[in-house]
Amino acid sequence: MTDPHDPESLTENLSRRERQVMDILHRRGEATVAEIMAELPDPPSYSAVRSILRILGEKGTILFREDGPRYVYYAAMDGDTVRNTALNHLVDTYFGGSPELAVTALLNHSDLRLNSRQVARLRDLIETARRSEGGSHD
Amino acid sequence: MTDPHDPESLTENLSRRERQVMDILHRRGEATVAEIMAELPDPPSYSAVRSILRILGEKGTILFREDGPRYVYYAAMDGDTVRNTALNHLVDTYFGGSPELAVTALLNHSDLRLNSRQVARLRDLIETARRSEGGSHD
DNA sequence: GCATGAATGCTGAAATATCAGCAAGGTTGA
DNA sequence: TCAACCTTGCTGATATTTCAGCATTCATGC
Repeated sequence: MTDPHDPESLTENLSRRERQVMDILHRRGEATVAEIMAELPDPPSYSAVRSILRILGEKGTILFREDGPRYVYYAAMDGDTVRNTALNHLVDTYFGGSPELAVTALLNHSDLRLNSRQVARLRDLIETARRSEGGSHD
Repeated sequence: MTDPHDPESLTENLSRRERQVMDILHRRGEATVAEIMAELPDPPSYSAVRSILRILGEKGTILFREDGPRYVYYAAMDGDTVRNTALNHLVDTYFGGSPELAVTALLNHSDLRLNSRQVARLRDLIETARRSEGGSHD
């Protein structure tokens, strides 16, 4: 058994359907059974979706609140942790552990449309990063 | 059945172990059965690993070449496509479809240590992006 | 109140993934 | 040549995932 407290192994130990459901919840923030079912590829029955949600609940991966007569499900992990975990995994797996390469790929991405404000913001971020981190010198 | 030609659905329709194996292959570029087994969490038997590799081969997800007496496995999809698919999925799922937010998160990442050359490179990339894309104006 | 519709709780079956054992072939080094 | 070792090919058992049906509960509207 891998460490049950490691967020990485927590997201790594999901079945295919479970991961698909988690992706939907991360994308939407929260969702009802019907909404999840509608977004699932090759949608299974209502009961099947609920079965997966029950298992995810038992694993502690999701929580739910009541909204009138129905449940609204959402990821148990907070957004920042989720995003950092996902970023770490992506950088490690596809970019040899180099965040710089990942940033470069994102900036080269054809879908990327930066407006002037965003460019300015990125410039600030880079400056801040260079100063505060006191980065290594080439 | 989802579209078997969509790289997204191709990587989405993997079981847990299959995904773990693919992550290893993406990280290492290529690997033998023994190497994969060594990196797998809660390593199963040699035979189990080969069974998963056989299924991945049948799905067309991986290929192999012969290296003397053994096989060396690698992802069938080319690196650029793999990385772009992973980036798209990450941005869509965790950053509301905004590459800018993903870049920001990467730049804020505590592990990020930019040296002056990398900062300069990012500046160039941003300038290029602004000019060539003629981005939207705020 | 009462009917209707939609949701849940529960159960068990079908499909798939996961895994290990064993025979066979090829490589290596003495 | 021969033995030791590592590999693959194949097969079937076990575990987990995936799924649907049914009874029950609850909100809603007439």
